[in-house]
Amino acid sequence: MKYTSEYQPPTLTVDAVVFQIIDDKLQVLLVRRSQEPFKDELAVPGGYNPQGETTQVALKRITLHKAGVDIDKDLKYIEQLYTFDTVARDPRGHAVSVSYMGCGRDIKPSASASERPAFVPVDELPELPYDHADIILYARNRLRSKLTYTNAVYAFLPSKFTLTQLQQAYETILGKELDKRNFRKKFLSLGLIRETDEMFREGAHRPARLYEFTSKKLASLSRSFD
Amino acid sequence: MKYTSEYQPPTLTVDAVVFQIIDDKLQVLLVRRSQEPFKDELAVPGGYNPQGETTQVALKRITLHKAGVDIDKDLKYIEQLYTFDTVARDPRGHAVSVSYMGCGRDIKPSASASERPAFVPVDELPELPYDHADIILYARNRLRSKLTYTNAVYAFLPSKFTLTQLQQAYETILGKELDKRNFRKKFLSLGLIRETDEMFREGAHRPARLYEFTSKKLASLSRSFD
DNA sequence: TCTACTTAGTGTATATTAGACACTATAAGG
DNA sequence: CCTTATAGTGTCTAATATACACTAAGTAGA
Repeated sequence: MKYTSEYQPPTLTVDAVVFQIIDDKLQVLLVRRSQEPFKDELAVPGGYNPQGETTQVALKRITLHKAGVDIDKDLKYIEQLYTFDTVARDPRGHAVSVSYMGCGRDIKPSASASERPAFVPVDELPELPYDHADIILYARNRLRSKLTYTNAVYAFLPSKFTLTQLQQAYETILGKELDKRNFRKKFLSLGLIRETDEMFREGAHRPARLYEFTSKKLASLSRSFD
Repeated sequence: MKYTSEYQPPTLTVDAVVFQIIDDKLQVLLVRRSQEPFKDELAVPGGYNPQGETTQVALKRITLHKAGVDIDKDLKYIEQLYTFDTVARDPRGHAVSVSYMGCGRDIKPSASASERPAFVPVDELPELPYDHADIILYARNRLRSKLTYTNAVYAFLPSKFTLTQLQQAYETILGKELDKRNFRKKFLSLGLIRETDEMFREGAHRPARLYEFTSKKLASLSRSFD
């Protein structure tokens, strides 16, 4: 295969799986497609990546334009997930999808979006076109494991938060309940967060202390094989 | 961005980081490039991925043709690593590289390869073109962490092996020495391997029992956050 | 003002896992 | 049979994980 005029690359697309927690549910950003194929169906926001544009730049352009979400402002964590490229995944022909996962909080897609964005609970997804269900599943699994060995939860929380909020974020994403005392003991021992002198008051009960992350850089906290 | 004739995708390439252990060193497959750019320099095998061919198929074609390594026969483990796409990585223009990592044992590149393949210890790499040094580093890190939470070592071992060989594979890849008793205790407790009734005899000393993996499917063995 | 309600916050005992550490067993070869 | 080389094994201690239930501190309403 030479790099000559005969060489024709496949279509390159990018797709964004954007998570946030709403109503104690992990929800994913979907758009209603404005064009064929799958016009008017819900799908993960994505689009074409042309020559000269990196996938990150294309992703920012596409999520902003189609879904009204600004990656740099709205997301607190983003990572490349996987490149999906089974020839059959697109009915129009061979299209390679470089997919990303992003996480944030209080994301409100702007009204100027071209494809009517909405957040949908990951456990209540409709049928999705292409291999978007696979991509979301892949992202969920990645997210789950990220929480277990990094401090990536920070992306889902406000800058100051209570330990209960922290625990609820874990429970929502991992999909199981955790013991309050053990969770606190362990998380505090990691040294990733520190208490502030502020309290969170809400409702007719004792107020909760607010904590903050010592760093918002992704940090590893795993115990390894050896 | 519409899907019309104006749309021009970037060049798509695939690259393969192939590891094996030789002489107790982790070594990586390199080829001497037959064409510009970087003609005659050592590089990771890679090439163009045309329309209609999945990256896996392109990878197989390219490693076989250029490096004389058959992915299906020579490698016991392969996974997609990452898609590198900084615009500046290729001097000819925007090229996206979907990179893969593969591992095997006793890989002997066939003489019919077009680009004179050779295995080079990862700690003795020459200057490499493109971002190939980054790609190899990324692959090494991924491999290291894979060993800590999966049974991926099997790719580096013969089907029957001694515990000493198993430990040496770990030591080589992790780059540190492990305690013999603790290593054996822990690995045996995972239930991933079983003893055979065969012994490995070599040299003037006590023979070693041979073990085999109970499964060669990739299995997880991590302890999680919760 | 006191009572009920709701969430915050805390400690201990047990089980499991990790890590440090040194000697005996078994073969070949001279 | 003695030397040499690698195989193979167990115990003690430290660290971590897990199970588990009560008190503290605020609000709201009687």
